[in-house]
Amino acid sequence: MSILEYDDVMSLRVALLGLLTYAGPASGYDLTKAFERSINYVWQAGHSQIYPELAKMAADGLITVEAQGTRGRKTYTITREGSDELRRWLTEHTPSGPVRSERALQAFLLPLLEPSDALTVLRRVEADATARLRELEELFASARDLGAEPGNVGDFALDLGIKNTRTTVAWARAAAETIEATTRTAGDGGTGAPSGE
Amino acid sequence: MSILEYDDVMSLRVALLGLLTYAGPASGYDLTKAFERSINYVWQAGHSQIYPELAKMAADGLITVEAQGTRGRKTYTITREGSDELRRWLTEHTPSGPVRSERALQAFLLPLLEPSDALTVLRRVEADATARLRELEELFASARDLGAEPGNVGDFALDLGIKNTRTTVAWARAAAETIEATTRTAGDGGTGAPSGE
DNA sequence: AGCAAACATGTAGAAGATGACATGTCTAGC
DNA sequence: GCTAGACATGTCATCTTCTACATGTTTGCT
Repeated sequence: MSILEYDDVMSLRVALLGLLTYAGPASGYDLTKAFERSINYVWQAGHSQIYPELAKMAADGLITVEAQGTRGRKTYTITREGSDELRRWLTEHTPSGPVRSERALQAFLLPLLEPSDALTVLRRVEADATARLRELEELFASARDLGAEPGNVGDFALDLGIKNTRTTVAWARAAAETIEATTRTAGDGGTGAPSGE
Repeated sequence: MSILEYDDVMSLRVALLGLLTYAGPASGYDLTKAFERSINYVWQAGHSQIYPELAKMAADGLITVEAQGTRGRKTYTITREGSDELRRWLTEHTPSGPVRSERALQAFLLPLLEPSDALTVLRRVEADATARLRELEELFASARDLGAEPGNVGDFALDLGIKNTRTTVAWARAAAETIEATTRTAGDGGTGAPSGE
């Protein structure tokens, strides 16, 4: 009765509730580290955002401070209310949130460049995505090596990340081919507006 | 000198410079409409964000007010400096910006749900992505019908959007199969933490 | 003449995110 | 005994974005 409206964002809240569910009681410090290691591919937050949010969540009854350890350490535990909230978000919230992608913005504006410049950009995109793909596939392989079975937290996200990165590589190649074809036919092509006049 | 540092974000600036390059001189009102129609799939901004940004860009010399029309209309034109800035961003800036995706966050936390709930979520994801795919493919088809050749502003982004959406559909199907397989083998599976205790 | 709809531009306040600043504790090694 | 590094928590200023408020003009229809 109060927190039950999440037409608004609250993704950070959900991410923290998820980590607390998966990894058990943890401090703000632990959660910050966990963010860096795991959820970082999907959502980013620094400690300066996490600490205040934890305080608010505690005030809202979604988590409680179970223990105060040494060095001022506060160990948070998820409450029943917090679990319900997380479950509700996962099952009922349709992710509609703004899809803001610098990559896609660059893709959008690519035809404004001269073909040769556009090709340079696309080659860099392809190289970056290929490197990232290797990175993600290593993560995937090391998870399998440790004998973990698929279905752990992060596994589906990792799969999604790998598939999306492969798509980016394929896109960059196709776009480069299109531009090369255009150049061959038109001799010039491209609007070239922002290039040297 | 001075504006040449874009380690910071400035994606909105770039988007506006791109639209001014592509569509020629335009007012804040025009640009707001153009955002809704075209770039919206890639970056969102309302007039309350666009007007102040245009004022700052004019102050920075990236654009100028060419004409003051009726109804207080201001028509902005991109300057040489603005063109250079756009070109520099497109060719030199590596999109590293935060990749925050609610969809991926949901994917990340999916294993926390009971298998049956997870399957419900995945079916909804698949349905949403399929609908969106149809939408994008219609956009693509209508662009072709109008006799436009590939290589216009937005075309590469549209292709990227279509490919990414197809990937999402494929991912949702694969994830659902994984969960179904787990359920069959384990009888229970899933940590089910946030479900009814 | 009156009115609605589109044209057109702004401001204000709240929320989220980022990077820098600030402070202090405990442990392991020298 | 000292000191570096990990542990641990917080605040603050700034920026971006979002929703809502606020204002006024021109056109076209009735």
